[in-house]
This record gives sequence, C-alpha cells and structure tokens, in this order.
Amino acid sequence: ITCVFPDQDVLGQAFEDALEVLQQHSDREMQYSPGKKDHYSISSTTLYFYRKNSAVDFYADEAVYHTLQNTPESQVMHAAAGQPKAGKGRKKLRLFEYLHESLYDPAMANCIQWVDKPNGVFQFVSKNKEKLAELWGERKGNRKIMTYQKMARALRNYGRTGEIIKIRRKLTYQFSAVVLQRLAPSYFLGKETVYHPYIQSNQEYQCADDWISYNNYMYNNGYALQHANS
DNA sequence: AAGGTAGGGAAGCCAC
DNA sequence: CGTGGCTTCCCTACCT
Repeated sequence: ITCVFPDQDVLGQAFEDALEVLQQHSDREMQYSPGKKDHYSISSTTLYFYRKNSAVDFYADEAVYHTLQNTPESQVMHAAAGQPKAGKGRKKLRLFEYLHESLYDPAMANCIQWVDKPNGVFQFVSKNKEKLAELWGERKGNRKIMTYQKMARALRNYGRTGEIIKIRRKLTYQFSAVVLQRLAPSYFLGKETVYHPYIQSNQEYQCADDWISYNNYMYNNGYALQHANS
C-alpha cells in the first residue's frame, strides 16, 4: 500500500492523524516502512506499508488521500509486491471512492472541489468536469469514453441508496455521513470532536467563501437548506 | 433560441 | 445463472 500525501501544507493534520492510526495497526496487520521517511520533506509525501496478513481488509489505501497514479511505477511495484492489483481480495473501485480520492488530489483540484468538507459537500468544476469523467472511465477500463452526463447518471442512482445526494446547486453533490465515515476512517478515529456527522446550522462552519455564497443562494431562492424534496 | 444541467426509464455489460 | 454496480442511450424538462 502506498499512501501519497501530495500537499502537506493542506493535509498536514490529516497526514499526522493517518500516520498515527496506521502506526497503531503496524504490529498486527501492517508493517510500516520508516526507511522511506525522508520522502516527507519532498513535495510528495509518501508512506509505504505492506500487509502482513492479506486476510485483513484494512481499507486505508483507498480511504486515505492516496494518489497512486502520481506515484512512479517503481514505487508502486515496490509497495504492491506480493499483492495482486486486481486479485480476488481486491474490491472493485466504486465511483464515490474515486470521487473522494480525487477530492484529495491537488492535481484534480481544477475538476472537483469541496464546498463544505466536514459535511461532504462537493462540486464539479464546469470547465473540467469532462476530464475527471474521462479519467474515471479509463480507470474502469470502459469500452467507450466516459462523459459527465453518463457519470452523473450513475450519481443519480446513488440518490436512491442515499450514498450521495444531489444538492440544489449547480454541479454540487453531498456524500452521506455513512459513506463519508467509511471513506476516511483515520480522519475520525480518536478524533470524534472534529467531525459532526449530521447537517447542522450553518453558523458553525465557514469553510469557504463558496459556502457562504451557497447559503446566500439558498436563502435568496427560498430553498430549504437540505432535502428540499423527499 | 441554444446550450448547459438535471432526472429517470430501459437495456446492456461484466466481474463476481 | 443471478445480482450489483454501473454504462450507454435516449427523451424530457428546466434554467440561464
């Protein structure tokens, strides 16, 4: 497992949290490789782990801000040695996992962004959303090229299960609290005070200018804050 | 008016 | 063979 933290300035605390949690698992399930620690000072911050027991489904690789595609092949091979990339034990990547991963990838920041990170609200960038969709299609190995329209169709299916719901704003969606917690366990482990799992009054957050203008938008249009129709 | 965004039925694909 | 999770196609509606 290779965990890449591309921007330590942004993810500094998250990185420390993840490191702590992963190290807690070191003895039993995971072997932490401290020899690579000098990578920390480089722009790309990388943690290397390998699984002691392949039966243990430790989900940190998908969950914690990794961007495998930015990792040099040699490093990937090194980290993934002895563990087939698409073997039996490996679950197929889900769309919401890919989106979550992209949200933590600075290289994707021109395609997808958080609007309200603690509540899992995110938004596609109109100009570059097709690029994100294309990459998703490539990742899945689809026959035809993936488009935003088709990807959004899949997103609409999430609405039925509630994994991701549509926010009444252009290109904006929200992960459910359950999905959010499943996707970033290290963000919450031992950090209960940080996360508020339910939608709450907005004065508690002022995440971004965007969030404020979002509230203004909702207010001016007379929309309820959440779940306008259900 | 036209293009962008959104919703959803229906059938197809494919790994498991 | 059945099912889950999309993927592909297509039609409609609304908004700017």
